[in-house]
Amino acid sequence: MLDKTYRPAEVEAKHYTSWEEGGAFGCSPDSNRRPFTVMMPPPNVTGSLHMGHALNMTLQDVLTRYERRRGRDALWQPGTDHAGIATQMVVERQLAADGVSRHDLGRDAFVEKVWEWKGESGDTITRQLRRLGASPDWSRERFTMDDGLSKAVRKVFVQLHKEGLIYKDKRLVNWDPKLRTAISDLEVEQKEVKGHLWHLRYPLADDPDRHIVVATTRPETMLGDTAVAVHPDDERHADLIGKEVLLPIVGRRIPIVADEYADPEQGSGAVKITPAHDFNDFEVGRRHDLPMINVMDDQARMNENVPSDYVGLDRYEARKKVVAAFEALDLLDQIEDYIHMVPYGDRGGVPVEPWLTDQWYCDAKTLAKPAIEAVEDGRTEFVPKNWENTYFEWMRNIQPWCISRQLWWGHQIPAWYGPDGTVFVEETEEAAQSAADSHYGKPTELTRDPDVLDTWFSSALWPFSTLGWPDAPEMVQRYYPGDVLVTGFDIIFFWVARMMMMGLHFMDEVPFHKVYIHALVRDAKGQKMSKSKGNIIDPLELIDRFGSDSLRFTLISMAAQGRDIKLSEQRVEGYRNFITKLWNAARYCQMNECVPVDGFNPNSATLATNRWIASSVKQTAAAVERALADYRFNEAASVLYQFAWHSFCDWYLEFTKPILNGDDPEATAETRAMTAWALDQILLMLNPLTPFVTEELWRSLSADREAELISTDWPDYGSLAEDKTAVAEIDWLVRLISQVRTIRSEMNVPAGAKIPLQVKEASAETESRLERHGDLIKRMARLSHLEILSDEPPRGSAQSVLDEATLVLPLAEVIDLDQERQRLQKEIGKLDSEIAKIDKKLSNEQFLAKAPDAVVEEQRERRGEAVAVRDRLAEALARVSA
RNA sequence: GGGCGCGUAGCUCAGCGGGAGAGCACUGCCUUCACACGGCAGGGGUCGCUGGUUCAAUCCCAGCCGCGCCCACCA
Repeated sequence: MLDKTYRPAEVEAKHYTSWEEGGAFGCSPDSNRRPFTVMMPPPNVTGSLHMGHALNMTLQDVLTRYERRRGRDALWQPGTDHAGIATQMVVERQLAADGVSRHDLGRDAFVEKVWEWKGESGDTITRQLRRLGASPDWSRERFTMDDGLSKAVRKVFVQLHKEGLIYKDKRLVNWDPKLRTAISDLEVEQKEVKGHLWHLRYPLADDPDRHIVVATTRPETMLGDTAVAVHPDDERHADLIGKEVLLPIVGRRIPIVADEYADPEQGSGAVKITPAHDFNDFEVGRRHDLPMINVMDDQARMNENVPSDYVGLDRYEARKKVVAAFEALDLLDQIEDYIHMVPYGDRGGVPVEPWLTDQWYCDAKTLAKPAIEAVEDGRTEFVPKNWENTYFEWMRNIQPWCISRQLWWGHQIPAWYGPDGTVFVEETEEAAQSAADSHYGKPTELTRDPDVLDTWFSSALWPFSTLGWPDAPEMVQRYYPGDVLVTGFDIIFFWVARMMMMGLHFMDEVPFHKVYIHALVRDAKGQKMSKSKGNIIDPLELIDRFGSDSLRFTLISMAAQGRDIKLSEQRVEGYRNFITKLWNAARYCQMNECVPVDGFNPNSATLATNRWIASSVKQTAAAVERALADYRFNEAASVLYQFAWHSFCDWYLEFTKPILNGDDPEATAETRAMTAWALDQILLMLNPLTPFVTEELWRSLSADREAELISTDWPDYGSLAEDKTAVAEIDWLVRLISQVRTIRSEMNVPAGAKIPLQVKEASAETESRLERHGDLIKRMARLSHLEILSDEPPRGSAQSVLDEATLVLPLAEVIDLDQERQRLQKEIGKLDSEIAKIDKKLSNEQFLAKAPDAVVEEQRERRGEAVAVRDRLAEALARVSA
């Protein structure tokens, strides 16, 4: 016998182990089943499970479990990401606690330390994924720095380099002075900062009394100015073009150039040009062949290219000093308060510095072209579709991708330099060495490029590198491309776009046919969860308290397309109650000996109630299948919730209680079998969403089942009969019972009081139904007896109306007539306004002419019903009032 | 500045051309032998505003108001 409540902690681990050890998650490359591939977005290896993962993984798990049970050979490919900067920072922080820096250790020892850390904490996230019930093929787990994946990275790098799509270039890059590495455009966040706009006067070199005013938010960069620009059409400065100013403090003569970049509307119309520290100025500098003077070092301190008393100053100290100097020279025109956007590194947390360095770049523009086309012609489709705009927008304006990072943790770039700087890009050191030897004609010592690749470079290869590419062609052949990628919108650029580029370039085919973009999980107030706000909801904690299934079902229910999820604990609690309800329904079935009957055919049922529940299963299954095909997870959850709780528990189990306790052995047997069958269908359909509780019930209810639910086929509901007559009949029954209950409740009939129900103006159909379900109605509506009335009902009756009959409850003893009058009046009022609305429609000639006949007919019918009901209620009101 | 999205019951949100829905919260009744993590019943909404298309608009279109997010930035 099942316990009174479901205790998830006790069964989750048991089933998970059994599934995993039994090989239920494994793909079957040798089978003849059609593959279904989902590539898991690899979480950071040193991370832990947050709510975003929980949602993302749950959705993938639902799809995987569903398709697996529908007969597909499912490969959900798991793994973890080395997360270059993030992981390096964690380890550096740990070292810092002991007062050690990575430079103290040296590169090799440091990387060794990171591997150690990975060994210690690397399984945290995968353990947590197991607790969530995720069912990827763990035997195929990969790590982005595995030998195989590293080999793929080197091969891709070398090939792209040979094709000219990876190259080294000296240009401005976003430099994080805290982490001392280049970062890509995507890793820069613009933040609004209150600052100042300083207006500086630059005296003309040959006419020191004349000045030109330039404005800047960053005065310290003036030490690197190499020009002042004005707009070529700006008459105010026309005579100055070609002249020079004498750069204060520095004493350098720099030209005034004409360039359309200068906006005549802004300030004085003149702008200072610092080509080595500003992206726009860099372009101006290129156009006018200006010198580029780098005035900072890798920590954003002023370098030796500035006057000696500035050397070594931090950029903000230098700023103060520059401003003070201008003030002292009386060259400070004015200072404005100014709110502007400042670029910050998303990891380092300090403003990035545009800095002139040599970096490796990937020609994203060329790679993007086929990736754009693939989405345009639908080979890859985004769900919801509007994310395609976001994708296109970015891809069409894509900039060269800076792929080198000055870090130690990651894939070291496979490039070696000869003594004269000649670069040899090869997959191995040996290959580079022999290339160098033949280049120089003698054995030559090489030094390897110290940089590592952007973490996203290896992630971009994930859809094929994890399959064993460039080896294992049969795996690639079978499981590439993937069916669907499930991910959040925040990594469309970082990851999705780059997988598209790399997949198309190297596999000649898109990496996945669908990209399902889900929402962000926020806290109950709609705020982004963050450590600093302290509003993080820990999925593990929720699993501990409510069970994995409750959390999963909550996330699925809230995963509507196009809106962020506001997660509250209350919600999880509510769905935990649903799990308990399901548990208790199963317990009830068990107590009533409703056990699955081998070979039971639901189509063979004879009782209306049984035919109805079977029909409802069919409808529910169809809705669930449709919802999942469209990635409408919330719809699937809602349909199942509704069916399991309201149709099955609230009505079906109540309807069938008298039968189970009755003395008709055939009816009892049929109902038991049907009850067990219907419960099984609920378990079968709910299983991909809530695998643990359904598995536990599946096993508990029938000990001799050979297979676990996880590997039981999804039933074919197509052959299930849908009995419209039975459905109509039970719907009628539900309405009748509800109406009587409403009257009882509103008339304050004491719960214990059994009253008679009289039915007036019953049609033959109604009489027959009353005949068949009389006992049931009496029981569920708590009636003493039930009779069909031919005379006027007695005074003091409460009345209600069913489409084809009037229900009369003679309540002379207990009824409050005033209350009844009020109730009737209100009902009549509602009906009147509905009738008026329909009348207006029906008197509209346009409507009659243009609306489909079915719609018109429907309106007529609805009016007829409303009028009939209204009349009978009015009659009742008159009698009550008399 | 460009793009995307959202404004529907007290809260969180489904629905998206022809009768306003769910969960939670709330009110009343019920400890009925599966379940009080329960049952039954109920209250509560000019579906942001203004126009337009349509016989018909919460649903389609335009504008406006309010709120988010993303991208790019003018010194």
